[in-house]
Amino acid sequence: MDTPERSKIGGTPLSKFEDSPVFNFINSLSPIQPVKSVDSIHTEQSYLQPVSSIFTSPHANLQRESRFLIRNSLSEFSKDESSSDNVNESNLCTGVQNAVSLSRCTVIAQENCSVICSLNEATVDPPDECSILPSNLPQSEQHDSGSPDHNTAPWYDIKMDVTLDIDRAPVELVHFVQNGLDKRKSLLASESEFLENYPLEQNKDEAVGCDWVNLISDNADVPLIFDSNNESEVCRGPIEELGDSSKPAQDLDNSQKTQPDESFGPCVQNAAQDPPVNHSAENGKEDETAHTLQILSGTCQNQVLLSNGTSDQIQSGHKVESQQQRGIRRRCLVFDMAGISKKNLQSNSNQHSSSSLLSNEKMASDDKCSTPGTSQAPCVLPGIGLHLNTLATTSKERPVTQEMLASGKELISMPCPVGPFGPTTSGWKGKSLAVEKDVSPTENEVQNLQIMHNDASQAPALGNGEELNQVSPKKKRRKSEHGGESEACKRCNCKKSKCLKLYCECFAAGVYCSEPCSCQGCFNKPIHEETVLATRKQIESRNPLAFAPKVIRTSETGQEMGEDANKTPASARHKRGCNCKKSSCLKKYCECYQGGVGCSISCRCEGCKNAFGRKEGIVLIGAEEIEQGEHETDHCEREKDKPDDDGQQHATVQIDENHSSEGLLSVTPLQTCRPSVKLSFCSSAKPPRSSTLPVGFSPWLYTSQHFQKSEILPQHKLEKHVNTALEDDTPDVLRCDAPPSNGVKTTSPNRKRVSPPHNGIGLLPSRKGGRKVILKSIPSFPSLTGDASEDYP
DNA sequence: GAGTTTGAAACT
DNA sequence: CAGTTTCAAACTC
Repeated sequence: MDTPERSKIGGTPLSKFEDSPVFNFINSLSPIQPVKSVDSIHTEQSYLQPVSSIFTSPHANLQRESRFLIRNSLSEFSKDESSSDNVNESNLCTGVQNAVSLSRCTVIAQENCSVICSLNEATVDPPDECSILPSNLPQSEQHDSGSPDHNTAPWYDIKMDVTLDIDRAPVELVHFVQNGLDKRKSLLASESEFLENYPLEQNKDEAVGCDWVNLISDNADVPLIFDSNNESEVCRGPIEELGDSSKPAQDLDNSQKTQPDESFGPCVQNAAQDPPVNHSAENGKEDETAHTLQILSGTCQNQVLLSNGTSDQIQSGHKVESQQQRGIRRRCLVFDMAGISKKNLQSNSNQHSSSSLLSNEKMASDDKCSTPGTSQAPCVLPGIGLHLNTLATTSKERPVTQEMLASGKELISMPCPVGPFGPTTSGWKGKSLAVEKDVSPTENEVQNLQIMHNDASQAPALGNGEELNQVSPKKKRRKSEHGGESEACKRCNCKKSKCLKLYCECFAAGVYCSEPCSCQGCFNKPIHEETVLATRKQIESRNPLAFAPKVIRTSETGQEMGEDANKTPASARHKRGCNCKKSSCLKKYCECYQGGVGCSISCRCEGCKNAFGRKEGIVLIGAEEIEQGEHETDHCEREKDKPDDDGQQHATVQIDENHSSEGLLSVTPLQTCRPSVKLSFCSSAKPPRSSTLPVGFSPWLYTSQHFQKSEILPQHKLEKHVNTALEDDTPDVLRCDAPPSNGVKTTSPNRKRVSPPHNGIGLLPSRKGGRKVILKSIPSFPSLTGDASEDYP
């Protein structure tokens, strides 16, 4: 924090470098602050460190993760376009890979740097070549006038314009950027030379370079380009101020200092609850900057989406959202991911190479960004967990959002509420990283993961959405009391559990308790991260699925998500099933009902009247149904156990299903995601297909151990066990991925229920033979297996 | 807002 | 694995 420290890099006084002709030359060339800015950035780390505490909060992590995802998605593009730039930059920082080792803070700083880079690009004389961009860019520059204040408002305007042209102009934009990059390259080259002379500084630069690389990669994408413009503007504010003001180095540093905070802006907000980070310093600027940062982050996400092809809608909406979100985002950074994932899903379903590219890009970026853990794991993982919680909570909002989902506004709404924890702790990170490695195997897998995240996040919401709406007004009141956010966010009222047990909704959702919570003696806070993690591990050791989303959805593919998502909801079901005796599964006491899913075979409920569907199924004759026969068999058994009103149920079930499909289930997209992921892993052996996905994933789940250990599969197994009869296919898939050896615990929490006599085993083959006969009763919900079966001819 | 009901989670 | 207790949400008044 102290200026003196900043002034020196690696013990060498900055002044030395500043005095160097190279430095001057660079400064003269680049409108933006050159090396110095780098130093400042570097120094930012020190500033950031205090902020790092923010990251400890899962929320913050999530955001960051989302960013990384974006990066990843963009990265490939960046490779092509920015690669050249990267080379130069790489020269500056040869240790980019090492950058991974950088603290989270550094990562953030890098992001900031990246912004700067983009600015440089933008600021560079736009090539005349780009007819389209120039119009847009110049505007942005005008806005750039520099004050952070300008950043926000003007920025929107610019962005909007840009977005309009996006579809047409991407290529041109790219050229433009490239041109800018070329100039920049020359600068960099000079810098690199200089650096050679000044090794110490070079180190610093390395860090910066890493950022640059990331930035470049991000910016590289066409969508990024737009963003880059925006970003540039956003960033410019501070930067230009620095440059224009020609403030002393310290001032510059200070101004940049704010940047880190800004970059964290969202995080900070998220963290706001938790930890008072050291933001106090420059609140005014931070607010603005935070704004811009969020916007940037949002833009990045948008960019990803754009890449998918939904650019227009998403961007416009997203931009607006970004600002709106500012206040809102506290926890659920993941939502953005989810939103993205949805789009990815759509793109996947609809498409085309683009999606693949994205996935590839993401993967590549991940690979590139050895930075790692940071980048990828978080990206992928985070979304999942959070969503679960958020889903449930956010579901209310969903009705509104569904359209939004398509448009991309979802993203906005999503982020608001529940915030999740990201893998906050280093431990989590490590895990996440490990996961990355495991996951990395295939790009597709990655996509799937992301999708899952998205789906998961969404799914819960959907499932709950209607229910939530249905929820007693009191709840709404309570939530409303807390504020708009609160509705989406989970909040607990724990008194004895210290919020370290699954009793606590927040904890169960993998989210830290926040302001809205009225818990007592809460340990579920970033401050007690270690405790939380330890407790989590304990619980997971007992029940690996404890933090898994309770509602599992069979996702056939991303398609459901995108188009049919609304219709397919039926596929969702509760992981373990309920055990209701008095509520008739018509109240939120029932987890199935609460999750917006119908009861399934796994349920032990008595007098089930679940409006979303009952165990009993309808007679289905379709091929799918035949496949479902497997489920049915279970159902039949189930029915035997619980004879409800079959006839009525049929009608009700169908209606309900439609219902769910439209309203609730549509939410469940999340569920689909998960399975896809798992499948993806297995995919090598088998083509991806629908599988059972937990609707709401707690951020923790994915982020944490499951991925790392590749335990994910185990979960499936567990789920399988739970759902035993129902999910034949998924088990197979799971099997592929997770050999029994992995078998985390066969003792799933469900075990009680699961053990089922129903099928006893879920022997697929045998069943299939008998399917046709059994068809009578079909679970109201499309069994997970059914979906899977579809995939398998 | 307090009290009751409910069912999951945790414990034995 | 079953039964019991604990817990906090959901619900009612």
